[in-house]
Amino acid sequence: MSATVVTRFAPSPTGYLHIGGARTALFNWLYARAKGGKMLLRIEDTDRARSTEGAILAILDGLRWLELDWDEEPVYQLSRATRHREVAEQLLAEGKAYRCYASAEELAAMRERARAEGRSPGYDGAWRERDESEAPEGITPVIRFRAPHEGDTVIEDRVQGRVVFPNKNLDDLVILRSDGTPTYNLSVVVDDHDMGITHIIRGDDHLTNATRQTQIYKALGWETPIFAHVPLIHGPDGAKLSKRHGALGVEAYRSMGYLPVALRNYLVRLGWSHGDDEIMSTEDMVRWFDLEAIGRSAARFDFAKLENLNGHYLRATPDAEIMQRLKALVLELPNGGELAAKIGPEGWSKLERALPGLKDRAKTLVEILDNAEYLFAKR
RNA sequence: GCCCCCUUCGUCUAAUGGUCAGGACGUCAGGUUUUCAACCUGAAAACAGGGGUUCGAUCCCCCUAGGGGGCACCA
Repeated sequence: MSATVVTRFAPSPTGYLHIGGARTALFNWLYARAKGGKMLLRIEDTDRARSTEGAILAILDGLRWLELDWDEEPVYQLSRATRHREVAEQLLAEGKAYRCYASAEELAAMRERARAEGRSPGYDGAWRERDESEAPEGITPVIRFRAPHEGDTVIEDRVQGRVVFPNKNLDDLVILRSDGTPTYNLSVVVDDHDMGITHIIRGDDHLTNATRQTQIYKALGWETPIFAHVPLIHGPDGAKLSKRHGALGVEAYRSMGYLPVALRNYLVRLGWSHGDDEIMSTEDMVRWFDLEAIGRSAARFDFAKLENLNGHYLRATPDAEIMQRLKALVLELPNGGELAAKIGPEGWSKLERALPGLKDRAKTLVEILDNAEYLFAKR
């Protein structure tokens, strides 16, 4: 029996769907589709303070615009907190986790000391063996995972290859906070396991998390999924993508007049390639995509290439679809209402007639609109 | 500071223990076009540096440099 591939895209709703997240979603989607599997969606909303309803909507909206569909209902991580706590209690009962009564001040001092001694600024494991009868008054304990301190944790990553982490560099992480809520690394492991995820494809900023998660999987006696940590996207200057580069939400790209096909084609070629193929249909991508061909170095975001691709797809897209997209786009432009009024039904039909010529000249939908300005001019 | 990852034209990348190191975007020069765009043709443009291994290294190993990621009761 061949195991069905189940991937997942698991954004935290603390902002829009940014371009890196979009690529991660695309890779998960492609892999699932390529293997005839499923892609699930999980909203990691356990950070109550930063998660917003608006962000959830923006992310779902962004995925829909990119035409990346998911299977089944999205899972909201927050709703699974009880289950997460149960697993933490189970680990505690089995001696694979322990209560830690260290205060915030103690932890700060500990970090200070570790840094001074040139070690990783992690928890020193003081409560690992200490008896709870020594617990100080007035401290509600957290539950820490009893991580192995000897040997190595090895990740057999489909993109990064074999990555070895010495266990001595990994401390006993908190899995359940003093308020009884689970932390990220526990929730992720429990959810990925319960959701039957077979392949975890995500940004390589999670590579070290993969080691802690692997340790938790082992402690629980669960099979670890296959990991694939893809490099992050950088800005044109090689620095981490930030707002002044392209770390905009996908809706910003929509507003700039890019087509979803073009963005998908651009994104898939960032870090992944198939010989000399540059322009490829979604069917081609699904047919050709595979994890091993993903490169290991970060790629810089290049608007010029995106524009070129967009121009290509603009020319290849039927006029009717372009018209539809233009009409939708107008409404979300800064001066949208004004412009829509100015164009009017008459303007739209003029534009439609002029479209074949306009399409060839433009790189984006916005440019088509700009170049069509003369059609709407009041005499 | 400690741990992990990365390094081929400006950018995205391909390939190979022996190649003129290939393609795409961008750039430049022509062609076509009333103009612009599109399109066509051509050009410049890369193996980070240093040691090895080898008859021979861009490719294998080590070191250095540079870049990135991680080291929370964030995800």
